[in-house]
Amino acid sequence: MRETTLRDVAELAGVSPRTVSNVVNGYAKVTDTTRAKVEAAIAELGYRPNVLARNLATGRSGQIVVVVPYLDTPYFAELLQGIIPAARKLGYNVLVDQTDGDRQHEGELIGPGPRRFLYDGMIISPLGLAQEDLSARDPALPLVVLGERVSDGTFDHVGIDDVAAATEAVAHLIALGRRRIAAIGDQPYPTGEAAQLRTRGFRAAHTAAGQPVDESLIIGTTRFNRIDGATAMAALLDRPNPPDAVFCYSDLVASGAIHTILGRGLRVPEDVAVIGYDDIEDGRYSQPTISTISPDKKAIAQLAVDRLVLRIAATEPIDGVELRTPHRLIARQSTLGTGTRM
Amino acid sequence: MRETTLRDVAELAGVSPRTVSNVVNGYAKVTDTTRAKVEAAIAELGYRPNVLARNLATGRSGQIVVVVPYLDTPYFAELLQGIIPAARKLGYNVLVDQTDGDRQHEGELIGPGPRRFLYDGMIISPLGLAQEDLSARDPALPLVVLGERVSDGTFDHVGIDDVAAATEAVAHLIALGRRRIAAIGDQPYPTGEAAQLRTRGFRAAHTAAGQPVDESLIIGTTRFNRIDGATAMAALLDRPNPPDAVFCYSDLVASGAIHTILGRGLRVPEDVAVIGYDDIEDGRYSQPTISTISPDKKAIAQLAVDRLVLRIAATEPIDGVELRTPHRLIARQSTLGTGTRM
DNA sequence: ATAGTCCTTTGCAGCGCTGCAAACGGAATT
DNA sequence: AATTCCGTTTGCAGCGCTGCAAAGGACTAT
Repeated sequence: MRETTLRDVAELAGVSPRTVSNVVNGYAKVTDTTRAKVEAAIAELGYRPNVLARNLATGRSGQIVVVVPYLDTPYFAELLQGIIPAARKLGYNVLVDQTDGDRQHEGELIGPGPRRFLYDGMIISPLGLAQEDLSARDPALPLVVLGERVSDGTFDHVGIDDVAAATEAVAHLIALGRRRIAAIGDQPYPTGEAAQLRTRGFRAAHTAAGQPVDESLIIGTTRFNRIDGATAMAALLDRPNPPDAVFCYSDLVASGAIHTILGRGLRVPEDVAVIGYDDIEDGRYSQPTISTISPDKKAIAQLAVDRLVLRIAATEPIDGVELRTPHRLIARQSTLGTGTRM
Repeated sequence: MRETTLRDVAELAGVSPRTVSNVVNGYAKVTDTTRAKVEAAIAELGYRPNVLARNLATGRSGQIVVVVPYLDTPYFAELLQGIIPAARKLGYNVLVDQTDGDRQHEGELIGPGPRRFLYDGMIISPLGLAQEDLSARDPALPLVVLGERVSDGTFDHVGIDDVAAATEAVAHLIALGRRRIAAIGDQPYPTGEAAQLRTRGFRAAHTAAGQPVDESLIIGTTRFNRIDGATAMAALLDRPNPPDAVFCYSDLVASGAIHTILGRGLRVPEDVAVIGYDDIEDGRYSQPTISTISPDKKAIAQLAVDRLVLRIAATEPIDGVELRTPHRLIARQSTLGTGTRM
């Protein structure tokens, strides 16, 4: 049995296919009587528009793609959780892609290619991609970039003020009286811009407090996973003069660091205070709960989608803008200690 | 500037559009010389096939949709991480949908509707959906169901043997000498089949060990999140005769339960041993690390995709099958204690 | 040299919808 | 009663590709 088409409905309703299309899309002016007739026919035949045909006719897919490095990273999962409904509400479906942070893979996605027809726009959280890759992309692709990557003027960028946030986090540690503060997660190379901004905040907080920065306490990691935090922390604790606080560039890193600290029989925060970044759900339930910088993920998701849809709808190029979303410091047990001891 | 089409390439190469199509798709027999000419033309013009047009012509979208209740639940995120590359490898793109476990939302997705044209098949992990909803779905939709939901013969089901796995988990607690064992996560209503299977395993393990089952220790929760575990555990500990072990129906529940236990100044596993389910990454880094039932997620993902693609390609109905994937018990600190004390 | 065979290439039609602009019909105006 | 006007409805063409079956060409066999 063939799927019913616009033409079938038109025939039954005694109008032209074009009118049925108008009714289906809510287009133009259609008299109530005509609309009623058409709707009755649609209901009777159980008609549903063929999106594939519509896509071809309009040249748009009604889909956007969200590209993240890792899907099982809670931060991205939580972000996606916000993006999908926001897009759906505006009539877009969401394709999801993960790149494993691979530069080539990311490059293929933003470049030209057959898949390009499948989405009208892209929200990407690049990891391996350098600035020039972004600029060399398919210029017709509406693009919104998440995370720290300054716009070159042809796409939008949505994110929190990383320097300010990092500064707050470290200032919090200093305010608690910590003096040997380590940073875990620096990435002193071109694609590590996000990390570098946090490092800048780390320095700024020291400067603001009149404290010297011990450069040897800035530890680089290639990723922001638990294992990275665990490993880096182990190295720090092996030193003759270990830190009394750590600023971790993600909550996962913080989680890994805490794991190592506790595993050595030391206490958090008494021996080493730990603060993370991202405010993932884990941090609210781990033992101890993790102090963190909490970006407003819902706001990021909504803003990114709104902005992307705006770009898609635009008939001529829009200048790229930097969009800042709010964040706040949330102090929990990993810096304050348990409530009972406070 | 117009996008180059098959026709443009054909013209430049001096062949028919159909031949270009054959080259692009690797169809039929094409002589090496022809192929070379066409490929040269493709390269020169930077041609990329228009997937939208292909979709309309073939009536297939080349997309599958994966429907999960929650994306920020680590288990689903990890699963998706396996599904996407597996599908990609077979030439399918993955749409992602989350339903918040809402029955109506899930029902809309598997029913008829315009979006239906957007995917050739669906992998769904239903939560709110009852058996009859699944049976009442669009019969033309190739479907693979994850989690515990016995197939009605028109779709496939992929998952581990929940009863056996739950039995193992509880047997592990019993083997450690625990006698007052609680279960957190039962859902004694139609849509709670997965939970009920675990409860069945809980009972089976007691029976096998010749232990009585204290029904009052089986605690129901509406979801499998941390907060559910935390709340249920608090209620258990408030009792005059609290349990000395808990079998939690997810690692998140276990995490929440541990949070509560430690928050009361009790020890895990000395005072209360805890075992979870799912083997999410958190459990390997939390303090203490969480003993758990580890399903082979990669196997589930691969099997689900393979099976779905098979269904999509099939010209006539395939009988639904039950596909069991492996699982194993992983004992960690939450039942064994820290290595030093062992 | 001619017919037969087989493999490559082609032409046609159409997937189901929408953009565009013209046609239509009824109401308002003169 | 004839004309103008305006909002609704329509017809046409085509988005770019593929399925199908037939045409074409090269080669083999007789």
